[in-house]
Amino acid sequence: MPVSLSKAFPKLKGIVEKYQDFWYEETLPAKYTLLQEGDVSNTLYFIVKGCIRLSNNYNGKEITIQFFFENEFVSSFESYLKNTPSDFSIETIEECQLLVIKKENWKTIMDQNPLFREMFFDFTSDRFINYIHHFLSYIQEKPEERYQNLIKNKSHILQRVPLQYIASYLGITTVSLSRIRARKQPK
Amino acid sequence: MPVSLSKAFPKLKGIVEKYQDFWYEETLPAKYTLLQEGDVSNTLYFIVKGCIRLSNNYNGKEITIQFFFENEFVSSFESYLKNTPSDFSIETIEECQLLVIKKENWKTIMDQNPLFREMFFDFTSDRFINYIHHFLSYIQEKPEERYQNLIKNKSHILQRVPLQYIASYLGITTVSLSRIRARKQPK
DNA sequence: TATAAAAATTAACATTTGTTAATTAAATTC
DNA sequence: GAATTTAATTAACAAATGTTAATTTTTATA
Repeated sequence: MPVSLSKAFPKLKGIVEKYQDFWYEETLPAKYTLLQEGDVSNTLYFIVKGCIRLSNNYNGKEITIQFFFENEFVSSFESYLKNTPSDFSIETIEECQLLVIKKENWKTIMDQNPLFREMFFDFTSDRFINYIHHFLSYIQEKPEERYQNLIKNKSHILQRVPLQYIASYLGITTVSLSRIRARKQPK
Repeated sequence: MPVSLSKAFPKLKGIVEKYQDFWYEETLPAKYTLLQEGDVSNTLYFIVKGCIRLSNNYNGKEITIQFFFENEFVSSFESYLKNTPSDFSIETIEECQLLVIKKENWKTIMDQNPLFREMFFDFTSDRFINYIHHFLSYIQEKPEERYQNLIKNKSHILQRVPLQYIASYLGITTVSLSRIRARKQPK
């Protein structure tokens, strides 16, 4: 049991302990693909340490949709919940220490444990709301404003994530991001 | 009980009949605001007849996020579920015939009726997946491609919805939409 | 540590959208 | 049905991003 878990996520800690055999730990190197776009997801990850991105490839262009950090669940949810081919790939950015659970075991816990059900529902609805806000920022703001807001509100992303992923997250090219950075931080 | 409901949504029909007192019907004119951005949503609508849009206002710019038609539930879900001020307004486009249920009654049914719970969960996850795809189209495609795809895949929207709303749905100005239309459908 | 590979920046030009304003078309209402 | 309002289109110019390519910087690794 990772030490950090008990501090960060006491609820989950209890559940992992109770259903010990259902969970396992995994340490994976940077740039490791956890799920390939097009495959059906049957694994749910919880990040103990590290940083992960969820991306989509369209005509050879890879776009990062979301970043995940410590104490977050990661999965391609629509694929995980509906058994459909995933629209997204999931890849580690840094070396990651993960708690892993397979879908069958997850289902068992979901059926048996109202606390976990509640926690998971909270988590997915937060994720949904996250999506909504990210989406709104896309349609409300210009790339440059999105970058400024990233600095203001999500500087942890800027500190840990390579600029190429940030550019695609902002919906622009690395070239354009460089220009914005040069423009707004003179000297 | 609206006649069309039994055909289109037999599941819901049973539930509406069983919990008759919880639901009421409403007929509202075009351009009627069902929910004002900033207010907390406590109403869930089901469209029997008509067409509704969900929008967001940012610095005076109104952006349409989604359209809803017959046999769909409509609400500002994050507000409805979390009791937070809504990021969106909800407004009729045409005259609408609606089935309405207030949150307290909705909660009662959710608690008592697994069938409704399942139906509602299916509905919200479909809505989530919808969002994801709409979002992906935003970051993958140019406005012009989005318009072409709208013609190809969602022509019912084009037929029923004024172009100003479609422009904002595509993330562009009406001027730009006019240009695209002039460009791609010569003569 | 030197070498190679990958990432980030800069430059020049093309393309597209935004903006403002004028014009035409369509819908509303008195 | 005439008058008024709203919606859609067109035009001209400004502004921002995309594209391609070259250059510099950083990171990885032999």
